[in-house]
Amino acid sequence: MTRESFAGIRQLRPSRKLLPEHARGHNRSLVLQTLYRASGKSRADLARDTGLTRVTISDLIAELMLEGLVIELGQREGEARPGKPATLLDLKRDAFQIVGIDLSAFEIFRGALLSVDGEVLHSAEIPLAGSTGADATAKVFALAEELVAAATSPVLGIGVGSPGVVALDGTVLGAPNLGWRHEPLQTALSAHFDLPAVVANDANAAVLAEHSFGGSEGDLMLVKVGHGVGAGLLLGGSLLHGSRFAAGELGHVVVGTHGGPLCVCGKHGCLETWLATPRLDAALAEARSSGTPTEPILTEAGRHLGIALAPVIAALNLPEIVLSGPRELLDGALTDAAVDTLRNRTMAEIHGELSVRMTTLGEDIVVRGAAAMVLSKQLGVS
Amino acid sequence: MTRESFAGIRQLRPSRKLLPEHARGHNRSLVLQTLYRASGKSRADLARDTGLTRVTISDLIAELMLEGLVIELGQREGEARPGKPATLLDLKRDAFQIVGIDLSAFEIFRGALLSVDGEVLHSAEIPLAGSTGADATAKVFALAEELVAAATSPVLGIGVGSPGVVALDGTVLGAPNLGWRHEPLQTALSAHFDLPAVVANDANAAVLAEHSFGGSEGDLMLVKVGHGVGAGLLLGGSLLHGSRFAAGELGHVVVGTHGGPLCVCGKHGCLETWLATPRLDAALAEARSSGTPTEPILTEAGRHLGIALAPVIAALNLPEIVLSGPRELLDGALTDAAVDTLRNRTMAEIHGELSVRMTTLGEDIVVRGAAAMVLSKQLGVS
DNA sequence: TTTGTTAGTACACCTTACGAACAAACCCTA
DNA sequence: TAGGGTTTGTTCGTAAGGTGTACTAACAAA
Repeated sequence: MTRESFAGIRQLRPSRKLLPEHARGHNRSLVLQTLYRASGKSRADLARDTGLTRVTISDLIAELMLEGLVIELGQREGEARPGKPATLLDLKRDAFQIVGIDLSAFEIFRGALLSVDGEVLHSAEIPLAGSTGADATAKVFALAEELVAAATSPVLGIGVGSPGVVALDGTVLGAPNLGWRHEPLQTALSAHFDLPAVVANDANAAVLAEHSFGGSEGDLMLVKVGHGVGAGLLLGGSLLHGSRFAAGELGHVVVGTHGGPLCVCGKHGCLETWLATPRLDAALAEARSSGTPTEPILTEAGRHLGIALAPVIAALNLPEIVLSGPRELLDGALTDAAVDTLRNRTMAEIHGELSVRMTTLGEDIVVRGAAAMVLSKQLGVS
Repeated sequence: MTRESFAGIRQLRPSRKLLPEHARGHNRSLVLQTLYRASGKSRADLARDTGLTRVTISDLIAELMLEGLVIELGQREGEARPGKPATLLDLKRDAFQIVGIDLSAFEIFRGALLSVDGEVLHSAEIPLAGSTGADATAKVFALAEELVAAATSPVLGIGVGSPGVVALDGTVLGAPNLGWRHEPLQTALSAHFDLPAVVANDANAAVLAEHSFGGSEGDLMLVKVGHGVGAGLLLGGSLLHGSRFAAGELGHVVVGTHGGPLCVCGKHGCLETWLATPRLDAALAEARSSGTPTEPILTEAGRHLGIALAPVIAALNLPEIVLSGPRELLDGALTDAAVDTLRNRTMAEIHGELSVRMTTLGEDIVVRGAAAMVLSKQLGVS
């Protein structure tokens, strides 16, 4: 159990010099962010919101208008106030569109063209048909090609949520289902389309979507249940990657002490054996055919989820858990049992303020998260 | 389970304006940090290490020398090299001393005067004698007074590691054993001594000590076993506080599904019931008096620790766990069982690179962590 | 018409970091 | 011993970023 035993990539120490131009970029993003969240603000409003002076705001806005990112909407109307009427501003929200791609669905790659606000403008998908390795990569490029071609405005960038372990530079270090090992997807996409690209883990993309478009605060865990089980963690507003970029890989944690079903990984009682959709569907089908009630199966699954999450929630003091996956499986007895289990296994100070719920973003959560990654990288907006 | 159900303090959104002077402060800390880790560097060396120019480094060094924080050691000798000989620099390590205080021990407050390098120069302690509330606060002040008086150089600040939940501003929101509720210790200490003060949770202080003085990297969990069980989490080099500053409160997570011993909190099978030292000591004493072997008790404790930690380690992709507490209890069968359990309950990709060990800092870990907090706050050094 | 308020801009100034150029101090070589 | 090369650290001037002050523009209320 030494740390040299794994030939992974070491994260770089981020502490570097800070120049005035970095401050400028930060303040620029601050202005964009403020406008992104609430349009129809004046320069003076922005000054009050950001703490920068009106002069600086004017300077930044002039720069952003020159780049075509911000437009003037005209003068504020309605309320009669003394003083010079304010000139309202907004992001030019149709200046760009974003390509978002989800590689985490079963046997299909899904993609969408999205607005800057994260609305899906156009969807596309391509069946995987068992492709792995270079074939799978080719399908990603084909899907991206179609979506880039469908854009009616310049494309701000291409975001991808991929299963497996993804490094900070967008290299898929390992994705067994797709047969990828050390696949430099982000670099390749960026070079091929001559566009900015971001590749990240699917659950990480999903948690960003929930934060950006689902109204969640900055401390949040998103548990994604599908063919496997994974999670994305947002702590203090920023993604947790983990020392080897494998944070959130909860599927193969053993739950309970009774043994449990055999998992593909060779262990017994992994969280996936209780929660992954193929297992759950099979158990439910069998119950239905034999006439036994189905609810205990969902309750048991939820209970195991709760057992696995309790130490994580306590250790991180997490206020919010969001579930993503088939609503008919997750939303109901399963969630109820998870909540109940969490209540029984954590202090009141922890579970008292805990919110556990389904995502409201549905199946688009990963493509929208991919778009959020592009927004964050290109504009500093989230 | 709504988030409004707890009348806690809400963390502020950190996104604020960034001014050139903030950049200056960052670069200043960068220089201090570089010198702190390796003395005997020249201005040109620092320029190479930080990426700043020699001009900027000279400017920053001049400022730091004016403040008495940095001194010139004279010219580099030894190796014969071409060029003008370098003037070596160092932190003036005896310019300041630091007061560190540990409120987490049983029935005693421990404190120390420390050097900038984190060495204990002088120790002091004061028995708690059952004091709580204002009496306990007074004992903290008395201990601080003694240590400040013992200083032979100006005191850089006072650091305190306190049990319980501590807000970012150093207010102890709740510490049952000391009878504190919303105790503004940091503000009070700072005002009374006219010195900078930092108050944080004891386990958080400990994890910072392990990082600063124990040689750990920036991803680390420190589990502190004493009268209770708590943890400090360092993720990506920065402390995790949690949405209500209760991160690391692992003691009252239920472990196992068999019920287990009754805990003071009313639940059965909390981690503390397996691991806290009073329980362990009692169980061991009983085993010894009845002639039964003691090792199974330690093994069982370690197993429960492993069960509780497995989901956390997997979710965070943590590479390192450090244990702090009585070595005779933790170091041996207990740790071995924990490691074994973790190996059986997580993927090889997770536990393969995991290191689990005792701290090397012993009983001084919290006071040294408190000193590290002062260093970090006042000099930006860690 | 006067007064007071708000929005946005012009201008001078401060801070910060940089690049160019240079002197000092050392090595090595002819 | 003289000179070329190298490294260190400083001086000088410049560019970028942000602020404070003072100004104009535009409005409401009296």
